[in-house]
Amino acid sequence: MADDRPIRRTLRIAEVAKLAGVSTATVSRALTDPGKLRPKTLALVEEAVRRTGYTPNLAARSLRARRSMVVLVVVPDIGNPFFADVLRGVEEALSAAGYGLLIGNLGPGAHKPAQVLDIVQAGQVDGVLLLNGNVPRDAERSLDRMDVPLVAICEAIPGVTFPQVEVQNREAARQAAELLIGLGHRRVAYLSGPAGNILEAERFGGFCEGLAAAGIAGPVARYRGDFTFAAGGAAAEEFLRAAERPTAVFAANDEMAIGFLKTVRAAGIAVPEALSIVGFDGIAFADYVEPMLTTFRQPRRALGNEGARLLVEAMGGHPSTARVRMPVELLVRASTGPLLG
Amino acid sequence: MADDRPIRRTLRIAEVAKLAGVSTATVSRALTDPGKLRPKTLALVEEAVRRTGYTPNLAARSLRARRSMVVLVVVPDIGNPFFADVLRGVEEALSAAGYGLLIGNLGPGAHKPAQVLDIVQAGQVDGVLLLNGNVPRDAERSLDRMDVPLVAICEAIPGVTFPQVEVQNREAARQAAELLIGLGHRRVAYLSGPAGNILEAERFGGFCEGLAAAGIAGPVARYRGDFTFAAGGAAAEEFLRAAERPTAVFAANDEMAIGFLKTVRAAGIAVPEALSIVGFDGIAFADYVEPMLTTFRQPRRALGNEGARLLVEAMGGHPSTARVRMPVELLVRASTGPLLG
DNA sequence: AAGGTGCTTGTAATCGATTACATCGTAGCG
DNA sequence: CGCTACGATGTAATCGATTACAAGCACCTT
Repeated sequence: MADDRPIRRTLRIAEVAKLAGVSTATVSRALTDPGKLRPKTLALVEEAVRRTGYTPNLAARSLRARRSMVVLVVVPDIGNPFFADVLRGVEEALSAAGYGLLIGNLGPGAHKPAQVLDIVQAGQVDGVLLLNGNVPRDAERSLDRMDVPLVAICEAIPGVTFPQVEVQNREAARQAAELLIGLGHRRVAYLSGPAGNILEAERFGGFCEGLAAAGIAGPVARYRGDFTFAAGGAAAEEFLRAAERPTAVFAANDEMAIGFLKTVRAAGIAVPEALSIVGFDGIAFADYVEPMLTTFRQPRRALGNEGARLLVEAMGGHPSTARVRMPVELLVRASTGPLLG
Repeated sequence: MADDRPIRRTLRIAEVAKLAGVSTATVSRALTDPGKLRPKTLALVEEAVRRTGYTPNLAARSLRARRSMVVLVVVPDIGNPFFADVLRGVEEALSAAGYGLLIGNLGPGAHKPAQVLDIVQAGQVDGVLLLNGNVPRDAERSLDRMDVPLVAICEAIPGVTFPQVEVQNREAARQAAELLIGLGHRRVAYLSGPAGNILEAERFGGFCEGLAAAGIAGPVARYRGDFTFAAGGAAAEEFLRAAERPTAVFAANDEMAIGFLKTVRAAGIAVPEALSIVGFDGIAFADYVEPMLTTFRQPRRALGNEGARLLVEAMGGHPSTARVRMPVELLVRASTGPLLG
């Protein structure tokens, strides 16, 4: 077996120093703080670096400088297009600031959060960005106590001190209720996200408030879901079985709204004539279902950007406890209409 | 200004060693190769680790062991749901093998590839996974020459020696042609991806082959696209303006097919009665447009998994030059139908 | 009983950059 | 002119783990 893999010829700083005729300290300074050097010396080093193609070993740098220029992005599911978009914003802001991003996918496994904590504790990352925490509450608390800068995006976690960036879930959900009521609906249903999810709670709460303001006790049905297409379909089955069906549904996210929409239409329900549907998130596909989905557009990329920006500031020694609440935009489209009959 | 941030009390291996009454070497071995220790000693160390909550400093470990347990995943666009799904598979396989993933988003900027190369050269990662390379050809060549293990997913790059995982693009595209021909179509159009993209070339080539086999010279129109919804819409505009319209369209991916579908339907074209549409990828949303899109399902997650698996093997010292070609599955649905008239 | 073998464990060198501290030179000041 | 102060650069300690090598030990063979 040919085991003669080429030995990695790692170029060390010492060789660059020798070529430039200076000390390693000078090379290091040229790379991390050029202002400290006389222009002439700097030029010497730069020329040597250019000629050798030298790149500093990041592990060594992290070890000594105690910073890795990497942030851990904890995401419940990379495959989800919503988070994918947020990630885009995060990546943009972080890479502009010179940080790399290490992905920590939580997935379904229960052991994962511990892994994530380990990475943090191992001093491998300079900061952590939580995207909508499936992170168990006590883990969040530990993170908060750990001294690594932390920012949460898309979730308002009570009782912690790190900055959070979220959207106006409650206000938007109330607005959804108002929209439906304005169209004459009174028998409305709610299609919820996973129990315990804070966004879900906010949206449900806001929706109920909106209904209450119009003298409606609450939704006539609350379907249990988990933010997936399939959950939307399952909820629709339940809807179809009901003796007296609601005339409108507000779903806690677009995927479920779309799953619901497809199933009820397949069963011959006319949308919006017989049933109005409102989603949440404003994912790209909401524009391509038929009828086009009425929904709330979240500034996904901006959320990611803003969160990353706050984190970069915090890592730079300017921590804040800001709770940024970004606006969402109601997009009234063809899946909602006046109550007929 | 309160600058009394808590000093990170990093627990060193020496302290664990002292607590356990052994040497640092023993602690290290307990953590990286427990089989080397006597069960009794191992237990001693484990107890000390447990009590202190010690986690090794990864920077130090990388520096000395010359491996970071991190792989760089180069992706053209994290926001794209197709890649998001592939990433899910990648993440799964990598984290199972104990590797973390560092995201290198290429995005539109031209300077990015160099950044990516730097990361690799800095010895920060143990391997590189290329998802459908926007990576310029010469950069790919450099990567190939660098001695870090490399695997490409979703793209067949000619002239390089690293393993590649792709799907049977050519065969599938030929099958698309056969499907349409079998339904009686002869005036067919092709909606293409970005010029220079290898998948695109494969799909176009296969499609033409399929047509040629039935004695058809080629598509009557070739719309230029870039894999986005918007490109599909633009192509549809062009389609609508044509004097003699094609009766079927094969799009190089689902997003474009869906964009196309929406625009033509809005213009009153009946699908599939007046126009058949075939997509490629089998993204989740293809199931939720109306009519449901006929498309080829790519095993996205499996692609990611397989690529990651090959990479892990290569990093473990078992390089291969495999070119895995995974099958795609034709899903015939409601967006295609027999030619009428 | 002496020597060999193999398994555990310890000692200390090492990975490659950063940076505290020392040194040197020069300009500025009285 | 001599002294100080400061800016530029060099020397070497340091970050915290891994691991080559050595040493210790128990057991087995002849």
